[in-house]
Amino acid sequence: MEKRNINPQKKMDLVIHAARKLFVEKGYRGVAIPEIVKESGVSVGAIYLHFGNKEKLAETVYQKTLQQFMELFSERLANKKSVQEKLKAFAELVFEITEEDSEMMEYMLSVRKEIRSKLLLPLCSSDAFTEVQRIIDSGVVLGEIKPGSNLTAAISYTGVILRAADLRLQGFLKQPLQDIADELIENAWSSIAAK
Amino acid sequence: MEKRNINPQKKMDLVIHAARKLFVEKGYRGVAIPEIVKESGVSVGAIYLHFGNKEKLAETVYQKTLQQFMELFSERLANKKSVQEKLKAFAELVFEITEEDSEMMEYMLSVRKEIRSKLLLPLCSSDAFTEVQRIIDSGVVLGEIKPGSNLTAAISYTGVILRAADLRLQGFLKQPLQDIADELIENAWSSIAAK
DNA sequence: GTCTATAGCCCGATAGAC
DNA sequence: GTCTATCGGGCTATAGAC
Repeated sequence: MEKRNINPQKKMDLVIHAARKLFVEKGYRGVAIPEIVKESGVSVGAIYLHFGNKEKLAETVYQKTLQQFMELFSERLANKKSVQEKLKAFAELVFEITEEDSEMMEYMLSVRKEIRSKLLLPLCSSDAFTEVQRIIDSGVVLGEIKPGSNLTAAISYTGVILRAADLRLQGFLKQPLQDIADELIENAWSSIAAK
Repeated sequence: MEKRNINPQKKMDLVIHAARKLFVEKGYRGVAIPEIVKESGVSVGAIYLHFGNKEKLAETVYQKTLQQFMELFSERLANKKSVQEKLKAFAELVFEITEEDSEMMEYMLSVRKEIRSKLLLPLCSSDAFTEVQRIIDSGVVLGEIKPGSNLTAAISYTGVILRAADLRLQGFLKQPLQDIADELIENAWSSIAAK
């Protein structure tokens, strides 16, 4: 595959996408650069010129993915008013990504500290999850969510939603998440709602 | 370290324990046999004689860990009568292991399909988790748990509990899980209880 | 800027002494 | 049964032509 004449940024996007796909399948250390070359059609030299080394490529994959999630989440939050609606928007986004871009969700759930880099924070301290925490904090103030540890509430709500996504991706759930989304979102809300 | 004269079974337990510790830290592919040799004090030759190859060692680590969890869970279930009590026993066991043998819980949460073996099922389809499913099924029949998809209920309850364990292990929760256990268990139950 | 070819390293698995 | 030494293979990263 000859990619000499296409936009360099597009080429690196191909590399990032190919790398993420392979990282999900085999883990960071299970993926060799020559495989990324084959999957992306971009040569070894070009990859090293732009990313420096394998670890920095992995960091870029991580940053880009979380950024993408955060953008999608922000869009959906824009027209939501109640706390319950905002949390529902989070859940629905997670379910949609799981069904429509399973590679992205699987990456977000499975990325772990295989890389000893400070730039690679765990998913739970990413912007998207501190945003969920903020929404819940406001819900407690407004009396929509029962008082107690706000962190516990965030754990409970996201726990229900993310475990559903995880089990779906592992093939344990045969139906699309949309089929049981209402029930899951109700359960997640019941776990934290004020009486 | 010279281990010539100790019980061979004890030696292999040392290997399994060392391997699990290292797998948690660096992932299956990130761990080299010489590292396991150094950590366990057992030689390369002895490891290959007993386990055959690295992949079979990893399978043994996996099987032994799930078996250990299942034994602990069965013990705790013995004297529990109500559905709510049985599920609470599951939650408390998860929290205790997280605090007292974090390596074991981290392994259970992080082990993934890095190894292409059919023997290594995902955690969610292990005996321990089908047991939780059975408990919930009986709770629905008894009217203690709200009707609907029983699988959804199992996802919800275990989701809350396992996410708490996960965030604790990632260092996101500064306090021991026991400090917020009551609240978490109440939230998990609220998500599935009949009204 | 982009490519191919390869240096240098480390790993899994085995051979063979004890 | 257990050890150490080593082989063959595959990896990351770089050198150098275009």
